[in-house]
Amino acid sequence: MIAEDIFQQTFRKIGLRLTKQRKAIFEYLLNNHTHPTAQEIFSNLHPMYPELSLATVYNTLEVLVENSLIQNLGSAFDESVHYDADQSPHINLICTLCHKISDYPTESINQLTMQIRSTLGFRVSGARIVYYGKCRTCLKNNI
Amino acid sequence: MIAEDIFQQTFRKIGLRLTKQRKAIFEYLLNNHTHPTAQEIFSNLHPMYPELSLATVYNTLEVLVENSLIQNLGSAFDESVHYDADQSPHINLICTLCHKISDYPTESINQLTMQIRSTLGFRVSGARIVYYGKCRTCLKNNI
DNA sequence: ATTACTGCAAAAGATTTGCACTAGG
DNA sequence: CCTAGTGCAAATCTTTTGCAGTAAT
Repeated sequence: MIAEDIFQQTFRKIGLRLTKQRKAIFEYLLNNHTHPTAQEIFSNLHPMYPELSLATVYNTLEVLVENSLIQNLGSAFDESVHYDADQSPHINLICTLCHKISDYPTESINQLTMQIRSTLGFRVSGARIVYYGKCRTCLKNNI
Repeated sequence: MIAEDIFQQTFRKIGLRLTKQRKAIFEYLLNNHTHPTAQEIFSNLHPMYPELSLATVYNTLEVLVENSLIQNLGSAFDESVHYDADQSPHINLICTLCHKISDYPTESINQLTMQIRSTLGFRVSGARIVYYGKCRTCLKNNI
């Protein structure tokens, strides 16, 4: 299968074995842009992979981050670390009424990132930019 | 004392009793821009206030955040939540090597905020902007 | 065949909680 | 006084770790 080859190549390139678990976790992050925590990933995959353990989820996430295949978004609002396969810095908008998280890609961030790099000599490896407030839909519906 | 009155007023306004502990913790955050964790605050205040407990530090920080007197900055990739009394919008730069958090105030944020407001119709009530990577000092020292 | 990876269960840390006691208003 | 706030210790929750067994190459 072609899809298998892509995973194989990606993992082989960085000297990692392609296990069912790693494939499942990485695939999950590629297909879901919900910024899940380790626990959420585990809960979602467990029905399909009953043999998967939470410790493996943590191990795998660490390995994927180390090899820059995914991003660690840190824990901004709850006490858990969130992960994302989307590597480009983008804005998360959290609506405090409907609790939906939406993404907002914009050029401004690249400018800001470059500014930080050049002005401060800080080597940026990631960013979490979260705005919270009330989304257009909730405002319109006067919730 | 005048200074006492300011604390009294601030706390009374939001219906909180001014205890020695709360005053000490809030004062500590106002005077130190080191973005400390609960543990760090406790360790620093304990010699002067031997009766202070870690649980009270956690309680107090929660109360102060709820009443918007301080900010919860999330973790600095070191498994602990950091706090800051600086309420003005600014960027936090977290070094993943030394775990220090530094501030970077810039006009760009106001532009970004306005852009989100006008383009998306999102009514912004707050923001947390965190960049992480390697700081100049750690890069220089080749840690 | 090797040995990197996994699952499990126990450990380690950070934070929260229940409750009797204390002190601020 | 009255009750919000505190200290303590136990509980909880997230993440890490040690080790024997399993599976990828």
